[in-house]
Amino acid sequence: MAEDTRQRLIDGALEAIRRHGLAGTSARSIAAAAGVNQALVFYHFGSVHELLKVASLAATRARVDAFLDRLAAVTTLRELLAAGRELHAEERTLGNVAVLAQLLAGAQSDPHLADATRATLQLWITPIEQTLARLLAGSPLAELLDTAGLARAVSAAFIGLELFEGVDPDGAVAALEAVERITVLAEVVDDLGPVARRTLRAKLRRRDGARPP
Amino acid sequence: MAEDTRQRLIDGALEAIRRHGLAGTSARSIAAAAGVNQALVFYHFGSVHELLKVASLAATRARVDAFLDRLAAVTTLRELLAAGRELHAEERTLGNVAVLAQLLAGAQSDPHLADATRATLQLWITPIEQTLARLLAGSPLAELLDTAGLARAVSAAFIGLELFEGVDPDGAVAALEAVERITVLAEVVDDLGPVARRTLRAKLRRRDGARPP
DNA sequence: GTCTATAACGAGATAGAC
DNA sequence: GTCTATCTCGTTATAGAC
Repeated sequence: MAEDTRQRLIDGALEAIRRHGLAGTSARSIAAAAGVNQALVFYHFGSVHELLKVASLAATRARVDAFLDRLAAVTTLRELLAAGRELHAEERTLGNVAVLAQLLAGAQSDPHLADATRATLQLWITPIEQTLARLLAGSPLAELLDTAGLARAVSAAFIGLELFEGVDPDGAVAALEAVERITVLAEVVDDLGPVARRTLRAKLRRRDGARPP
Repeated sequence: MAEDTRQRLIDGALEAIRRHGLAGTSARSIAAAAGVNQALVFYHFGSVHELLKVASLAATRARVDAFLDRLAAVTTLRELLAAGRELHAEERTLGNVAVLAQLLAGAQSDPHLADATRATLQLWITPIEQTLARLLAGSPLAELLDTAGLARAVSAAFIGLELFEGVDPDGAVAALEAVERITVLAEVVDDLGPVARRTLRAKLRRRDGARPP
């Protein structure tokens, strides 16, 4: 079946990247993982490159969709980070962020792959940004933090951590713990009374005086 | 001259990674960038892999050394982040963190390269950790934040941002701005009076009750 | 749609002239 | 130490049988 083979090739491509990295991913290694003939990569997708783009978009779409419900249920920054940790734990076995990281690295010197990778990243960034905006609505933090930039920073940092874990698993765990502790800061500010809020606003005025927003 | 050729190959290797990414870096492309013969890669370093390891360690050592003075002059978290932004700006032209990011991606499926990359990363992590520890000494933040984990998180996030910039330069700038704003949070907590500190400690106790440190 | 066979090429690495 | 020439292998991609 044609559709079946297409799907097997997509799954095979992801499996190959997970196992051998982008460098070790070829039409042959993909076909081997998919259990089909190497020539079918070119029949169905035209090139290895094109298959990788399709596969990364498909895999990320599936993962993001599965994650949207959990994001919708989040009501605090701590819960958001807890969701992030769950995602991290799952990614350790599923490895789709690892695939994204490989493509991101490959995209640095390949404009075509860069377009596809930016689009794939955007699939994560959009819901994260919306969730941040929802959580921060009405909080004194809202006027301090920029949700668009923050969502991108969080996504980039997450990928960096995913790569870091590959070379130093223990260090990555410590890093993740450290990030979690930062959110306690946000909660402290968030929960403090009007005195603290005035202090925060004063700080912001001073800051914005030096460099307008 | 032998030493001269060695150095040219090291520089050529870095140049090749910057220009073509790790995937497009071969003995031939390195030799072309170095202006020497391809066979000399193997004569001087035994393999392309070995040359890459030597080159990344040498380049990072040079960059870290050049950065140590600036880190020593830092006295606040804001200044630390400002130093990070300067580093980021310089890296945009020099591209050594980009090289590190490429190696980190390649290391995911290559244990040998992983060892070298971990060692290279450690060159950044150690001084950052020491700087964080110095800045936070005596602050109420010290008991909240873990400098070892934080230094790793910062390093990983920095590399993630560097990769992100390759596919979305505007988004990366917004992300960096967003991170800077987070440090304002730290300053607020740092500067607040004893009332806020009590609140912070109470939060910590609640947190540590649920999950011991 | 799926296979085998093969063309065309670039890779790592080595032998041997100089 | 540095070069040319070459071996061997894996790669993308295509032609053509089935």
